[in-house]
Amino acid sequence: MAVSNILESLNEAQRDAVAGPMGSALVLAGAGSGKTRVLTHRIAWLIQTEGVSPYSILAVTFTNKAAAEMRGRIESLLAMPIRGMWVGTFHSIAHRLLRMHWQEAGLQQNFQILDADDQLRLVKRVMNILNLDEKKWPARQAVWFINSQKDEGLRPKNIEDNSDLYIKTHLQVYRAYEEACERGGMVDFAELLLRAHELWLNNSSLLQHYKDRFSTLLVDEFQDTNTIQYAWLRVLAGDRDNITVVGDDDQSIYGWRGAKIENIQRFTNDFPNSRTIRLEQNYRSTGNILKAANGLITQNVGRLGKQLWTDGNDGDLIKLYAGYNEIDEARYIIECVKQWSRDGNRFCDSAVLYRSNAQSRVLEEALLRSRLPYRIYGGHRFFERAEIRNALAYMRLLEGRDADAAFERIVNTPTRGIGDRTVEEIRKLARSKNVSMWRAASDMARAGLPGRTRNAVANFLKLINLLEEETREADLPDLVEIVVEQSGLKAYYEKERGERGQARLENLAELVTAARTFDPDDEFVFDDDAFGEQSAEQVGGSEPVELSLLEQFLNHAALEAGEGQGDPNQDCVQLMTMHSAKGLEFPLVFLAGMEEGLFPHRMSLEEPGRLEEERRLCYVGVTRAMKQLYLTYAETRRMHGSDTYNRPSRFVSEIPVELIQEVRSQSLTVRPASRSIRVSSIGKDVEVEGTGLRLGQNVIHAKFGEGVVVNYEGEGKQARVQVNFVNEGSKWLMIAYAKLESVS
DNA sequence: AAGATAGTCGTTTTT
DNA sequence: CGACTATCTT
Repeated sequence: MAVSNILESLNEAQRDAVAGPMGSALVLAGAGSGKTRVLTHRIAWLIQTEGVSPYSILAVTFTNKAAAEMRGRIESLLAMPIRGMWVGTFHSIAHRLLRMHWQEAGLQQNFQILDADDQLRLVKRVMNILNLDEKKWPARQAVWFINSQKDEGLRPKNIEDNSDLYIKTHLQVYRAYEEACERGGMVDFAELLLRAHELWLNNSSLLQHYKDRFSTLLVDEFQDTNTIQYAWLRVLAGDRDNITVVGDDDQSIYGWRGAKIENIQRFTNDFPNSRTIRLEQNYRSTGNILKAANGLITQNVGRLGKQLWTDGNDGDLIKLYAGYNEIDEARYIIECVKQWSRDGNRFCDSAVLYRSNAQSRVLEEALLRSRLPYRIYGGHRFFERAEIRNALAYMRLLEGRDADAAFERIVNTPTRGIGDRTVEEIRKLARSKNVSMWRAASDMARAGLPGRTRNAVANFLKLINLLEEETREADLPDLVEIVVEQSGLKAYYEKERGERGQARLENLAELVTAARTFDPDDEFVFDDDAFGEQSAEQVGGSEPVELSLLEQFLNHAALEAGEGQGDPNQDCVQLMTMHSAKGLEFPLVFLAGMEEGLFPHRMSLEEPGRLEEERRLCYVGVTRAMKQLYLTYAETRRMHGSDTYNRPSRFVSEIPVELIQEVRSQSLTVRPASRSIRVSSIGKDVEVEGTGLRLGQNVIHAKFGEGVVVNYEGEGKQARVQVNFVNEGSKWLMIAYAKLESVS
């Protein structure tokens, strides 16, 4: 392909980013401004024009999908496969480094990756051993603590326990958990990154090798990097000053997972010679949608500052619909989708986005009733489903009997008479003799158990051995099939009545297909050549590791949750959270549940920083829309079993009012007289029924002092108001008890 | 040990 | 309301 073709069809800013000189660059790419385009074209440009060897390029993304897409697009740009380039997620790259240099990293040769679920289980077990009351110390919180520390690059020894009980306790768990991981050769997601970072810090020759090799670094979605990811990049980049990062501070929505927008600022400090390029021309949305997005996001302070624009049409106004309740809201959305379809459009070009997964149910029921095809993204992805994880656990045990996590998972799944008591016994014996549970169980099957359970345990051991026997000659898909059949999982789920069991069986069948289509060569999108491997090994001196196909498949399952399962090509309405919609676009978009308390979520109201993140999330949602955008909310919403009355989201009123058109239902449905709220009145003068309080009312509380009523929910005795106190921040108070005094 | 019933609690989740 | 756990019953 000719040089000019790489730059053709790019605008000036994009061209500047793509064809700029070597050296570091920060590309601030607004939504829909051609971020991925710039990244892929830049790489193609470097290879073709600057003579950069693909072998010296490292490109990092956050999702496997993005990595695969990037490679594909570069290859089609250059019209040839590119060998030697590393393209992958932070996690998969770290994983690969650790596999290659397991010794230097201080890992066991066949270390296993713990996914979120494995990790939680392990932490629970550890906390149990530490005799911590599960009520007082929820395991989820401990997991969160551990991961946050790791995201910050902190080991237990780096953390001061400053006699705070919360930290002290969690630190204790962290230590014990780390020890358990060490013993069992297990590595969680955060650990992959942390280890990879330490690997380089503790190994200057190894680091030097990779610094020599990867002279050109590129990072996608840079605003989502956390501390350890940035530190890792920073070390690799060294002072060579040739790293290009692409991101959008306005789309940073993973702060709660440790992502640091500040990394953008830090980047410009650490690489003072870097160029900053802004991509502000949007090719996705209509003018009105962009104006709405801009209006919204300018409410945030401390932005790096971008204004999206388009040379296209203004398009339609943004529609705002007030549903009587969430069912009416869903009904209205479906009506619009039907009309959309009647107008000759495809279902898959429409998407309903919401803040939290719980909202999908009502929508799903409504879609089901009206027989519209739909697909819900999110919730549990393929490899995270219980039935899949069970099947995988059998395979893991076939691969190595010492996999305790797998052993525990399936020793009594399906139920075979080995209860909690027995498992506890096995665990105790294993710990005291410092052997795996498999070994302990083998010993106990010989002696030391009541007849019935001894039989059960012996049968389980026999089953696994038999499975190995029968799968020895089988290829991967056959192996999976045999496991699913003979383990009893199939029969077990056949007995489960209802659609659920049916779905599980289908998933297990799908697992066989996944095994059939699994290609280990796709596994690392890195596509290295032999020379690269060899020289890397020479530096470190690790033994080359040959993983069996099954092991590779199991790693694949841990690292790739199964994004592309199902048929994405089917023509159906797309349902997902706004988080999972990031990076996607749809001609027709609904943002459902635009209500205070839901969106912005009430948990995010207390801190201004978190509220801003909610606003960015809304910005992401709005900018998904290409042609038409609907905002909907429900005046009454049944949540957790009781009715709530939320006022429309502040985000609605932050969109310039002239861009919004209030719509009514197209069909005449009987609905109770609604206290319809005009756009102009949103946020003002809404009375909290039967209390004499208004939203916006100033109040005084005996203990918390002065404040403003900002929200309410429930009714009668249950009614609660949210008050933003001048000194105490925001609190929810029961009206019945709070004794609020109104002031004017 | 397994199945049934009674509490509990309630964001987002790239890997 | 409904998913997930803890506790009770057979």
